[in-house]
Amino acid sequence: MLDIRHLKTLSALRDAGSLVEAAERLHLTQSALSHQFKEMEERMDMQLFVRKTKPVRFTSAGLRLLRLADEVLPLMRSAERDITRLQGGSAGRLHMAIECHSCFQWLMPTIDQFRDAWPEVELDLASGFAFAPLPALARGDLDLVVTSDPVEISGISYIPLFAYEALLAVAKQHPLAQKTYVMPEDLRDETLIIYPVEHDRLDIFNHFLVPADIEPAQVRTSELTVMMMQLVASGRGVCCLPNWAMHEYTSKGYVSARRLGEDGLFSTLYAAVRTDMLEAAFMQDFLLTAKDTSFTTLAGVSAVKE
Amino acid sequence: MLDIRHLKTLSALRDAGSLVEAAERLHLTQSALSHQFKEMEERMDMQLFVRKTKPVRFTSAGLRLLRLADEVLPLMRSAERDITRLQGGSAGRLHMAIECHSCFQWLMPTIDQFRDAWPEVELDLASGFAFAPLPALARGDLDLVVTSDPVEISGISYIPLFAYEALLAVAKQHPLAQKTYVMPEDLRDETLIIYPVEHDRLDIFNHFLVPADIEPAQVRTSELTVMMMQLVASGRGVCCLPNWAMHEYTSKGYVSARRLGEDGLFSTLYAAVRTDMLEAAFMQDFLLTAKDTSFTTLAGVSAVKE
DNA sequence: TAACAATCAACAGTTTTACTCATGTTGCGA
DNA sequence: TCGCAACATGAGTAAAACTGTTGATTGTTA
Repeated sequence: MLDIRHLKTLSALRDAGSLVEAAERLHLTQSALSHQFKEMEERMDMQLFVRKTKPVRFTSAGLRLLRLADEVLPLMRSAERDITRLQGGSAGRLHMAIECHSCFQWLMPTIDQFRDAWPEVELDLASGFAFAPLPALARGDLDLVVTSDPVEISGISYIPLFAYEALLAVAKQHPLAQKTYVMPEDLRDETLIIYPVEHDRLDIFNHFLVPADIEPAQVRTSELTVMMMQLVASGRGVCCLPNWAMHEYTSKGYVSARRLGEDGLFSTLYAAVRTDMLEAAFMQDFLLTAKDTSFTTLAGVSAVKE
Repeated sequence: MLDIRHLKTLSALRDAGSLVEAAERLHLTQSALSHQFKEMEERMDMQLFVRKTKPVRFTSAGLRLLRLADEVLPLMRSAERDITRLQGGSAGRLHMAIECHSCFQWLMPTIDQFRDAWPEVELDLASGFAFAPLPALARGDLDLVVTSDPVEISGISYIPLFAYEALLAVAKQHPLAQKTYVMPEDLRDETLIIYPVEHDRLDIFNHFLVPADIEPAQVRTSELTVMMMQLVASGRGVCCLPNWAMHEYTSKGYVSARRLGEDGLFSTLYAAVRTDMLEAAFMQDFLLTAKDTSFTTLAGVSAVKE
């Protein structure tokens, strides 16, 4: 019934004030517009504007459609712009979300560096995406998700960024600090401090405690890594962090880090991306930058400080 | 480049999951859709979706267009609904604004009555339209404006609602209460209390003080009529109100009302409406109701209570 | 009041678009 | 390897949308 073309001519007519001038702006003949409006008005059985006045005067119906045009046309334009961006590949959108709570500190240098190199790319880091970021990625609401457990979804590719070891932070005078590594049973009487997220999103539950069917005596949460470390240092509990997040505290002798299990608990961080965006130049560059800066930032972080 | 039709098919394709089923839903052949997408993808030189998967999988470009569709299609639908409403005339929109500050009390009964009779009509009273409501009416943002000075604008019709007399409220013991009528000079040493609006929107300035080139000694403002009346009663100033707004106070002997000039200062309240909406049944009814209830409400309000 | 310029409507003719139908191609499971 | 289902392709068609022209209307100027 209605068409973009109609909205465009209507909007042009308002700007121009007369059919002839509107036709010029649209690179059409006056006749074309006359027909177009005639057909439109016949179809909806309504006048859209009064022709006999100097600047044409719109009827209520015409005004309503103009309002529609004002809403719709900008949306169309911006979508078309995004598409041409996607064509060129030199610009685009990169809306990210991170599943892993302690990734900010590692991601920030990457983002800073990337922003300089690709100013045209619209960057965004959605921290509010605590809920299922992978479906959002598949749906197109997000463009990149940093996650440690890749779920097979068609159209989504996982690019490994780097491997890390999950370590247990304990107070220096804590009995566990005497051991070379910690076993699940050792946590049976401990207070475990975690980020306030579901347990099944944490490595220590998924790959350490749950397989051994052990639950810690108590679980408490904290938003901030610093706060966790304070609690650990004062003997109020233990907590599990990636080696690179803990390095800052162990190197100052603030807490001790211990391996989880005899062989350690290793995991890999992935960037999840829609497969067809992998080709985009800026995406390639972002992934390289990410791997690169992670290498640099984490260099010298030894697995366990004795 | 882009068309509503494209957005509709794209959206249908998402819902259906395959070209054949999408075609069924749209009452088209599979071939038609295939052509449509081929043409679209050629034009923007991009894949929009991957065909080989069970539910088709959209590329980033396809997802971007789907987002556009989700934004645009509801807008289109609601506009089309509004248009068909305008055709029928039995339903529609009636967004009002009042220029006259003391009209609420008079308009409310009208609105209540109208709402019962025309539940389908979307009623709104925009009190925030202190700024230029008449252009907003011409632009289509409003549908009816109550005003006392009709400005000639093409496409706008003014329907007189009722005439009223502007009176001056003075304290009962005020010297002016002794006079039968008040002249402009009498206000030279008075404090005039007005609503907080520009002076040129007030009858007493436009048609009384300014022609005589008189300014009151002081002007102070108040939002509320009751407050004004309190100030007047306690001899803190005088104020000008329409007879029907003042009646409540004079009939209780709270203040005295005096005529402005020997012949009185009369004015008419108009409803400003876009001319083409005058035909709409609900508009006709609203105007009749307005005149009617104003007649009823204001009946028995004599011009000046001696 | 006649001549004019500007705007719009209407007609005829042409190109473009958006389909359908018939047929060809491809991927996939038995 | 067959057959099936989903999609692609090509040819043909009816309607659409546009152009050019002509004539009517309106407002402007002499």
